[in-house]
Amino acid sequence: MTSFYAKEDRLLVSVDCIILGFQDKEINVLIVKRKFNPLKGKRSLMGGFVQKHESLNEAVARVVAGYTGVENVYMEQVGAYGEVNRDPGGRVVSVVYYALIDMHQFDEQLKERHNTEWVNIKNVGPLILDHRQFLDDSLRHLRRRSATHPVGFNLLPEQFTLPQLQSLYEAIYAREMDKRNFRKKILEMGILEKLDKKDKSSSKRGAFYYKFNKEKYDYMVENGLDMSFI
Amino acid sequence: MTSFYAKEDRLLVSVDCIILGFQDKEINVLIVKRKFNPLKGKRSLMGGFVQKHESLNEAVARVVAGYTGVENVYMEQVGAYGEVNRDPGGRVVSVVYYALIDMHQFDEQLKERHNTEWVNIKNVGPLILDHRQFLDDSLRHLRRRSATHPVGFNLLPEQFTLPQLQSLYEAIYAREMDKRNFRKKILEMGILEKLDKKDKSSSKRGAFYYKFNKEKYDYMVENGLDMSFI
DNA sequence: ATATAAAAGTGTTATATATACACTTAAAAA
DNA sequence: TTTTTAAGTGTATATATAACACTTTTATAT
Repeated sequence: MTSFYAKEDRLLVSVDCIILGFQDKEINVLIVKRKFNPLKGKRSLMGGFVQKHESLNEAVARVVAGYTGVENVYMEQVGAYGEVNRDPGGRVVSVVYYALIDMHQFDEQLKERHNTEWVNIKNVGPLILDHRQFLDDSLRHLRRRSATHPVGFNLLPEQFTLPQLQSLYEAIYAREMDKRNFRKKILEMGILEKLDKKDKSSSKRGAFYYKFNKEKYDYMVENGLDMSFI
Repeated sequence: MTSFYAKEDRLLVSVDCIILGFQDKEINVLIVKRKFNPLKGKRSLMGGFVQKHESLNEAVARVVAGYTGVENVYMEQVGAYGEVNRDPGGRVVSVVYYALIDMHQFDEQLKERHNTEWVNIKNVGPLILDHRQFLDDSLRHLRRRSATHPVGFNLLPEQFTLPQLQSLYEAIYAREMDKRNFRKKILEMGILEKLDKKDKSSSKRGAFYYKFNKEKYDYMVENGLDMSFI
């Protein structure tokens, strides 16, 4: 069964995960201080080697769950990076993914166990190897993706307000947006469901909660998507 | 040096290449009848295993040059595919690329040697494994990419006419375009250089040759790109 | 020489989309 | 009851995209 390609080289394959969360109008990335050599103690993205019996997606899910406690995470593949000497520890082909999580679901206990911290993406210090490249490419990918797909919702709790949603998009695109135009556009798409409840944590008046209507979105996609977020 | 990750699983890593060419208003993909088992004789994309001493890009360049004779090919990575049982021959993670070549530079002799043929992308029959998926994903990627970057030029000879260029974009997007709007937009961008020569092969009147001005394009990119092709 | 055929080339108008912009409302706190 | 603060709302303008038909060139046929 595995004998056909017996003579070919075999390589280490890793998945590196850019785990992103949104809080206080800022997008944060989870950074870990590496616990093994080479580069032990240095700041790194979450990674792991792909095992024989698991797919790339399964490897990512395993890594993300291990560091955050979040299962069934939303992930996107950014690309494969395969320079010969990209990792001094060996010939490793890395497949990069970003994962979007609702930070409320993050298991805080895992923070100390794994020596991780959330860092504002505007303020990430140096990272090992080509991890800075991975991060930059991921954010670029996220921006492109967010323009046509409702991926941002994965960074929010199930119920959220329009001001929250707007500040999320402002964080993704790193620019301020006009409130009226934003609301007009996002509501016209018809994929948000207004709830009767208000969030009063950020203003006296309170802002109505909304939730994302995935059925409507899927319906639109099936019948010839042409959605443009922001 | 390679001892740090000694205990980790090692996998086969392949590159699969969607080699695309443009001729007679149609986009064609190079298909090969596989010369080895498993699935010997079946229709396949061009692929090869990544060797220890070569990067992913180098592997692609090797494979593409081997099948087409074209060096320094334009390539884009589409993604990594890593389902456990995607290849019955073994656990293979495949990294997919598409390559755009000027079909005039294709070495016809290699066609017989490798048992390859050019097939209109509208008319590709069944392919082995997940290669059909690779092709579909590549074409989707090409369409997205073409909308903002002048990648199409890699499918044309150095000198080409506007009718040729238009039929290329029509083939990429699989829809007809308005001649006047097309010419207006593409010329307004200022990255084409008109030559004094005409191509008389497709009309009595003849169409002026143009060439792509990479310097102008690079200049625009550096000073804040915002290019929208078609 | 003249007519014919066939693709190349050319501008303007209408429509749709994106952007700019300022006041009113709700409700808690003083 | 006044004040404060963020939430919520509509219109006008500018820009981009889409629709549309005739003239020109020149090889070939008559």
